[in-house]
Amino acid sequence: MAPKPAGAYDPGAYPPFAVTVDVVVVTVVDESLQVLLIERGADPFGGQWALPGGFVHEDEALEAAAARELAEETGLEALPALRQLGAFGDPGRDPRMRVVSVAYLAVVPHLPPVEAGSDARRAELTPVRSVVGARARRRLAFDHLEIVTAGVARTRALLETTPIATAFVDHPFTLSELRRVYEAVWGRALDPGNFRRKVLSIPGFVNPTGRQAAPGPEGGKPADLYRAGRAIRLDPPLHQPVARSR
Amino acid sequence: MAPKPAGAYDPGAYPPFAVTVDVVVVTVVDESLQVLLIERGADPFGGQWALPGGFVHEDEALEAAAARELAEETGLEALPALRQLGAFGDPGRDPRMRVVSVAYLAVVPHLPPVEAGSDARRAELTPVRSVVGARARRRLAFDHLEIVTAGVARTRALLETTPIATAFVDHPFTLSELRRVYEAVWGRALDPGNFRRKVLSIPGFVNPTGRQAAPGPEGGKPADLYRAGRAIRLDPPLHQPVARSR
DNA sequence: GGAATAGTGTCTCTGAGACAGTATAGT
DNA sequence: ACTATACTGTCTCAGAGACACTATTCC
Repeated sequence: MAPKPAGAYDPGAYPPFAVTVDVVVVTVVDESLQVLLIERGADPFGGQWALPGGFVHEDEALEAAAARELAEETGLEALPALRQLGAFGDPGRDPRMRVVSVAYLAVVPHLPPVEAGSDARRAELTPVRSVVGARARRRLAFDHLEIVTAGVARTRALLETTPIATAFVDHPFTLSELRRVYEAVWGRALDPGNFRRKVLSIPGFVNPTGRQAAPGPEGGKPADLYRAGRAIRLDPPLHQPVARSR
Repeated sequence: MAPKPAGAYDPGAYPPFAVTVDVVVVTVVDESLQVLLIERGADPFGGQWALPGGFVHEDEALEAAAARELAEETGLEALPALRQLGAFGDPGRDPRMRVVSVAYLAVVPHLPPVEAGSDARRAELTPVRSVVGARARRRLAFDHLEIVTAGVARTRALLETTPIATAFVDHPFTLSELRRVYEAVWGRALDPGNFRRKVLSIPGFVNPTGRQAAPGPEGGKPADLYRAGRAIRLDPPLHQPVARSR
C-alpha cells in the first residue's frame, strides 16, 4: 500500500488506472446453470457477449458500483448479497487502456424478465455449458470467460457450504425441487431418500411449513413444503456424493 | 467492464484510481503462525505497522507487482506462488486519494533474515495473535487488519485442501514436524497415530526418503524422514478433527 | 390396476477418533 | 530402569450410499 515516503501527496507519483466492476449473475433454469450476459453495443468487442459491468465512480464503494451497474444494464435490483470473486487486471485485457476490474458474484432464483439498458443491446440468460467448457460455442469479450469460470467454481463451492441452493428455488419449495438444483449443478442424479435425510439433518438449512404442494401432471404423492432456514453456513456441509465402488 | 458506448476512447470518461498491491506473508515459527509486517517510514500512518506493498506500475501484471514490492521492501525473492486474496477499495481507506489495493498471500517456510528496504523502516515477523483477535495489541495501518484476517482465513483453508503445510517445514521433515504445523494453526493437539495414518493415506502428499532423523535432546525413537509429494490438492482433504462426544 | 413421485426403514461398508501396545532412542 | 518419542494395531461409532418398502396421487 505504502506510497512514496514523501509526506506530501504527489499526483504524478503513480500511474492512473481505470477501475471497473463486472457481475456474474447465476441462476438455475430448466435444470441447468445459467449466467446473465449482455450483448455489447459499442467497440471494442461491439456485438460480442460480455458480463454486465462498468466504471466505478469516485467515492463509490466497489460493491455499490457492482449493484448500480447491474441495475443500469439489466434492470435487476434488490439482489441478494454480492460476493467478490477477485481482481482481474492483466495489462492488455482492455485494448484501450489499463483497466483493473473487480468481479462480483450474485446468486439469484429465476429472474424477473431482464431488460437491456444503457450500453447493452440485449441482455439474456445463457446456459453456462454454452460459454465455458469443451463444447462452448459463444466467445466472450475481454477476459470474461476467465471471470465466468471463477464465478461458476465459486457457485459450486457455495452450494456445498452455504444454503444458497434455496435462493435458486421459489418459496416455499419441495425437497425434490431443491434436489434438482444440486442435480443440475453436479450433473448427476441423487438418491431422493438419502438427499432428504441429509438435508433435514443439517440444522437451520430448511424449515417445514406444514403445508403440501399439489402433485405434478404425472401424479405422485403430494410433497411437503419447506422454507429456507436461518443457517448461514451448512454444518455439516453437503458434499457431492461419491459413488461407492462395488 | 463496458465503457461508454462511444467508439472513441475518451480519457475524461472515467475517474482515475491508484492501484496498489499488498502482500500477506505467513510462516510458522516457534509453533505459532506469524505474518511479515513493515514499519512505515512516512505519513500517513508513519511509524505504524503495515503490510509490504506499493503502487502497480503501468504495463505490470498485478502479481508481478506484488512480487516486486515484496522484494524491494523486505529483500524476499523467489517466493512460492502468490495467491490473490481479493480487492480492497473502500473510499477513504487511504486518507490521501482513492486507492484500490489487490492483496496477495504467500506461504513460506521459515524466512531468510528479512531486511527493511525502500520505504520500510523495519521489517519483522509478528505472531498473528498479536495483530488479530481479542488480545491483539498492535494496530495496523489502513485496512490492513482486514487484509491480514482474510489471509489467515485463506491459509487455514489451504492447509486442509492443499499440501502447503509442507512449505512450512524444512526438507526433509518428520511427520511430527508436519503435525506441529497443523497443531500450531488449529491450536489443538492431534493424536500422532491418527495423524500419521491420515497423512500417509492421502496420495501424493508426502514421500518417504528411507532415511531417519536423529532423536531430539529428550530422546525417543528416531523418526522417518519424508519429502513433499507431487499432489496439488489433498484428496481426500485433511480436515480439522472434531472431538467425539462421549 | 399401473405409473409416478414422496417419504421411511434398514443394511453394509468405510473412515475417524480413542487408545492400548510395541519399538527405539537418551539418561 | 525410566522416560520420551515414533510407530502399529484394534475397537467402536457415526455417516454415507444402496436399495427395498410403504404412501398417495393421477391416469
